[in-house]
Amino acid sequence: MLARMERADVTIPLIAQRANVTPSTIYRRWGDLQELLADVAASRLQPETEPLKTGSARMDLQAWAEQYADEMSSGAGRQMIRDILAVSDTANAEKCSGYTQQQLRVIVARAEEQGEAFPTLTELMDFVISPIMYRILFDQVPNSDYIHGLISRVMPKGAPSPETAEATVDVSGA
Amino acid sequence: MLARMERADVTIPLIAQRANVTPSTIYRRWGDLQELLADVAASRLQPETEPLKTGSARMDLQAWAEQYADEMSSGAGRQMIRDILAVSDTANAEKCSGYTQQQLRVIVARAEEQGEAFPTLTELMDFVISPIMYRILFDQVPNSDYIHGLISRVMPKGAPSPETAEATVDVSGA
DNA sequence: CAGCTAAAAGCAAATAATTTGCGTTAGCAA
DNA sequence: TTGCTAACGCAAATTATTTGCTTTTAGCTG
Repeated sequence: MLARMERADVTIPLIAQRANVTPSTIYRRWGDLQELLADVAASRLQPETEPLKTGSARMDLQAWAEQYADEMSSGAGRQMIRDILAVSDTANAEKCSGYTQQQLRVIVARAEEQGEAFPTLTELMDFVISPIMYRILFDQVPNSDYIHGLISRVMPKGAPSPETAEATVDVSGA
Repeated sequence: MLARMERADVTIPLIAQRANVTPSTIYRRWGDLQELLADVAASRLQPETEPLKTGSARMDLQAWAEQYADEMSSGAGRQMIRDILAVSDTANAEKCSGYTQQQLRVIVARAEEQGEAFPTLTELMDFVISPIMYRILFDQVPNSDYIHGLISRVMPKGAPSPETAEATVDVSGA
């Protein structure tokens, strides 16, 4: 697998050999290594499953965002993002953002179905996804507490927090 | 100037020629073109002046953020960001984020001096800079209204908005 | 200042990647 | 079947990259 190789050692002639084609075939289709890697990365970032259902939309969001941050801040994840951003064609970057929105829309829809107060898709992109991605790209990788803080802050006032709900259960259970 | 060339036409042998050195000198210092371009981009992103003083810290922020977004979303700006993110070494990306924080700290300090209620540096990075950068990288470029909205949202409750201040002036002037 | 040393640069040959022209093939429509 | 087109293979030409060795340079030391 190409994935386990050092990135500097991946070359078009090498890829051509593994694919049993001539290098010129690849050069003609993609132009250069970066465009090929960008396409590969974008296809690998396509989500295969819907966000897990945990109980409340808020908890779905918390779990999903943590997994998102983990995947994106791993060595392989960061590399894929860089590959996508490295080329001047923005199609793959937009595709990548589209995948994220698609996932979040599912969670937003669940909240709506259940009448749960919830942020809009735009708010989630701006105040949860964007800070996570910025930190991954320019700063230190975000941890679980940080993500929790982002979500707390973007939740509409008066929306029940997981802690509140838990406390309620505790009281009724006692 | 290399800046006016098509990016695909910039090569190390070419740069070497303009610099009157041998290509091997550049290869030995930087390894490859991407690392060189990343270093160049980072040095060009270093701000030369402090944020403009307009009257209130909030207006300083608004003006500065708009200029930041303009510069970063221009063709040259996006290219520099991509160059910085393309290499696996994160030093330049962190430097770039550091420049931004340094500029914002100046504005935050002004607010504090004047007792103006103001967001923290972290809040500005998370809820103003990050969304702007995410949109530049993955989405459509942010416009002035969008930035204004981000700033309105991050301002502490009760902080006077520019509109309020203006209205006050109008009333007293009438 | 002369001489020493280490780091950086030049030079050129060897290797590797990229581009390109041309011939071949595969799929498809008339 | 024939003709068309798009994609591919092949190989030569070009260009970029790596490397060993030599030369220069800058900073010191005696």
